[in-house]
Amino acid sequence: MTRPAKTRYAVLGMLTHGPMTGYRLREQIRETVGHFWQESFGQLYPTLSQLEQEGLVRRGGDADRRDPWEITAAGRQALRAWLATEAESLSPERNELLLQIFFGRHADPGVLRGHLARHRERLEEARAHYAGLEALVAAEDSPDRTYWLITVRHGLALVGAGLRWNADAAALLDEEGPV
Amino acid sequence: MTRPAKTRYAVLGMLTHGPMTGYRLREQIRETVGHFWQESFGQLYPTLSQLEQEGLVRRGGDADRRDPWEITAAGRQALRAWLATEAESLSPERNELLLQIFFGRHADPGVLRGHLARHRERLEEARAHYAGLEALVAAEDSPDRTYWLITVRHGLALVGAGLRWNADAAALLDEEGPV
DNA sequence: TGCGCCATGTAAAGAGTTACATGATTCG
DNA sequence: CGAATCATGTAACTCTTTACATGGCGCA
Repeated sequence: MTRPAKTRYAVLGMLTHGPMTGYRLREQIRETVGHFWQESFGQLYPTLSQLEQEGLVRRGGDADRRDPWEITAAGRQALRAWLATEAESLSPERNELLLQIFFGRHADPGVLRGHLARHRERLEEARAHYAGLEALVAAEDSPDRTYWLITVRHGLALVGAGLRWNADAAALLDEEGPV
Repeated sequence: MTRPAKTRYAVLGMLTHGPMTGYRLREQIRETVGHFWQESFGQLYPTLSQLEQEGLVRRGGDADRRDPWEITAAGRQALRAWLATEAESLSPERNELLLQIFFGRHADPGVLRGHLARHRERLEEARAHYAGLEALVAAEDSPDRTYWLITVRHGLALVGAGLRWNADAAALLDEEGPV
């Protein structure tokens, strides 16, 4: 009825890096794809149980509740099938800052400029972060390197665009009515 | 327990443009902020009832179920208060295409290039759309004009960055292994 | 008369988050 | 031993979408 869950593919994909516990899975997800994908424990554990029932993952050692999970052949197959499907549309995200700006005429003076300034700070932090990440990934010697690099470049591209837009927006506000 | 709903502010903001039925509200939202904000009827109608109970909106005519809604003084106050709050973080969105690329090594050959090509098409459509929108808004003679323009420029900035990234990604894939 | 649009609502279901509860292991 | 970390899981709750049900109005 709603869109199907994609959590499972993040899990299956991450397990191609090797067997892992649910806890470590969450850590890895945060460290590698955290910029565009997050999972909570409340989501992960039920998903793992479900995947086990479907035979897409299995416990490595014998049935101990604390053994790491590993992906099965069927799991790899499911991952490959998903990779071939078209990703969901790119637009739907909600952007609260834009909503505030759209109705910005009703804000008290200076409020929007404050929002823009904070937004810019966050973008600059993100840019520094991505820059470091890019260096790390570029130095990586892994068959995944190119793919990872592309995702980092996406972050850099968005942040760059965000910063240019931020400056543009501030200039437009100044034209409108200099503080 | 989860994040508070922002639907109400889209509603209150939209009602600053004048009294409207729920149906028209949905239409207006889609036409003006649809690029970064959407609402469904299943969300709108309950929200309107709740806002009425809180005294933030009221029916224009007398109690007829089909009269348009209008914003009250308290509603304007609530809108202004929200405008002064800091918007939620900019990052959290999930991006399925990036997830696919991150695990792209396990995809069949050519699959990622296909995804990128379709993604590019959609971006180009979006760019054309935004360009038209920008012309429309620029010609507008409204006190909201500058604010609206800023949101359109945001769309243009993102689309531009997306297109550059798309080309960059294709080039990286070619380096990796030309088809 | 019938079609299409305007209009309002409810029901069902899923996705996802946060908070809580619980226990093992490790290490100083 | 005590604290921090590793680890698993559940419960409650919210948001949100989709589908369904219903009816008035305009007009060709």
